[in-house]
Amino acid sequence: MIFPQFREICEQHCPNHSIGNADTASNLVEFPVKSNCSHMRASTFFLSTLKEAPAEAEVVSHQLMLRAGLIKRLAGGIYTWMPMGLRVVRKVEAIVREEMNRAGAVELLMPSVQPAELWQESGRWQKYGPELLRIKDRHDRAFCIGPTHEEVITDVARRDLRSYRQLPMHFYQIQTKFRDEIRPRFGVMRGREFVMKDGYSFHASYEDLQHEYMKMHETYSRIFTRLGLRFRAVSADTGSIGGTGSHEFHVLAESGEDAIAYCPSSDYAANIELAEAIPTSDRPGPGKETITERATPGKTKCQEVAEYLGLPLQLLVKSIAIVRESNDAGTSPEFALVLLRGDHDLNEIKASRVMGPFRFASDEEINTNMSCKPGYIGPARAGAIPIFADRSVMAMRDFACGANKVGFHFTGVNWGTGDLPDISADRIADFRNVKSGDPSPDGRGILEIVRGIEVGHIFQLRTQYSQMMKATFLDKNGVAQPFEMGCYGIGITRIVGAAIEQGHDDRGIVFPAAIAPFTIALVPVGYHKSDAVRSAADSMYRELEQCGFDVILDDRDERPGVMFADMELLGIPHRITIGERGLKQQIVEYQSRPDREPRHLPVQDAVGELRSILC
RNA sequence: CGGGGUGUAGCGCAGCCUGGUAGCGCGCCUGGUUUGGGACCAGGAUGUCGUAGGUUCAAAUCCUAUCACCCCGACCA
Repeated sequence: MIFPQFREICEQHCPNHSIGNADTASNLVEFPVKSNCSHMRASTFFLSTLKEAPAEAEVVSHQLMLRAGLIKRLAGGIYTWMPMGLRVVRKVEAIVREEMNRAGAVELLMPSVQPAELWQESGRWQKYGPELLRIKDRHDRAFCIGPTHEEVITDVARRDLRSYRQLPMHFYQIQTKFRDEIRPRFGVMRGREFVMKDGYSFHASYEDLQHEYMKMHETYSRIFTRLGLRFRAVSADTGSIGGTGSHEFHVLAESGEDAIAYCPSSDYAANIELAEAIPTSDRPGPGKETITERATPGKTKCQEVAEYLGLPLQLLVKSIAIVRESNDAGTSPEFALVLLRGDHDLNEIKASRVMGPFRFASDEEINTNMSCKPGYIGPARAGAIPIFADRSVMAMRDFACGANKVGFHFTGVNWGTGDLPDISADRIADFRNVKSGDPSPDGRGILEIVRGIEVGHIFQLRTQYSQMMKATFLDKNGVAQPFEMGCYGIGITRIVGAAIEQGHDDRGIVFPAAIAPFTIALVPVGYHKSDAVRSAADSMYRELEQCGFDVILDDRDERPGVMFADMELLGIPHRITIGERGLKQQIVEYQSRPDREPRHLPVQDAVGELRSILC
């Protein structure tokens, strides 16, 4: 039986469908009702644009995504991908999937709810903090919502990979993860729920793992290149694993949460947290000045003190009061000072590597231990307080620091004096972030700092999980060996935000063509008034579709300004405007997204011209 | 966690200080006029003022609690 109304609906909405094959009931399944039509008319798709950005959005990508109706917030850090936004996500996924498959990885899909037992086995049930969302089922059994899938995939491997003959094997999935972030922000870039591609490879040897790692480095570079993003692969070596252990892929953007140190004259690039600050000079000769107490009323920041005393910032020492946490060995919390040069910043990761876990001391603790307020504390005449110092501080002489007396600083302070005895070598280390102008750790130039958004991370896990979870295979000699493992992640949904952060102007989003929700916007002016415009628009639409372009026909009964503004806000890279005025001269207008000046194309060549522009 | 801020129509906001029962812009609906860069005119719909309690003749407004969201967290800017 045929439903005639379907045909009517379809004819109404789909100017280019063929109705011939719908004449028999057997073809009903294939009947091209609206949901089966790939083509898109704005009047029947879903657009929801806003002139003003909701107040919750802080960064430009978040504001634009909300304004363009790509996402809607459901709860903190949790968003619905609206139809237009989903199209972008799907395009990112498609490229990632294609390249992963090309590289020989095999897709699977793991559950997002995972039993606690697996996490207890790997030890992460305890180690993972409150970021891990733990839940219980009706039988009071513990589960978590997976923030990552090492445990599950290792379980898969231990069950199904038994022989070296099955190796190497690389599984990946594109799946929704949940991490209960302390402070979700920036919309989709730091959400709690997000879509990620995560892959895990299993190898019989470390050499083989390294091959796969290199291949993934290349694959990721291909992916981000295809996505049309300006990116940089940076070393994120943790040191504990060594070698080429870990790389992050960052999309370069001003608003990025991470700072990247790179050397323009070599290929060195590293997350600032890991880039070593090379000491520039040795221990200085003896100081020329003697310690002097100077009044610095109300001046608590290095910058203020330096200006007030008329000293360069590099001659100040900042003292950061910290408390070393008690550890498993049973040591009690210890109050200490960490010294940095006035123009340097503390690197918490480097610091905790030297002195273990620590936190910043409260004002109270500072008062208890030093009888002083923050802003005026310092290492000189500080009694028995343990002192740690960045290497660059040890190269200073005749410097200034807090006098441990509210409203006063010392000048002319020197190491190795009665006022400030030398400290032992194990308390001198690299404690600071590198800054622009520092020498590159590879000795081949000067570092510069750029900001980036981490969108990919590749990591050599080695046998960490396979050993913990007893995941082994039999080698050639029939001996059980733990798998060498690698893991490789790409933040699918974060990429959408990052791409917008990198591509936007005062009119809205400027999507890279590869991930724009549509490639071409067809904007007819007077579609509902002029037969000439409508038939020209419909036939061009049909032709463009047949060429395989992702085209949206804006057939809404709106004023041209509204349609132009919406298509620009959405970041559609190419636009064809068809109007009665142009048709009289047999022309249409073509304009690409960032440009402001249209080009005239003859109506009959327009599609051909577009093909040569786009292909 | 600690500190600060904000919750009023779908979105952006005013009203709160000095209690008297809710308003503006955008959007939405109807009719008309418009139609190449977010139109105009006329009419219209929409709120348990985040929630719960309290004070009061009377609470968006004052008090208490609570929830949600946003921002900040070092001798960082």
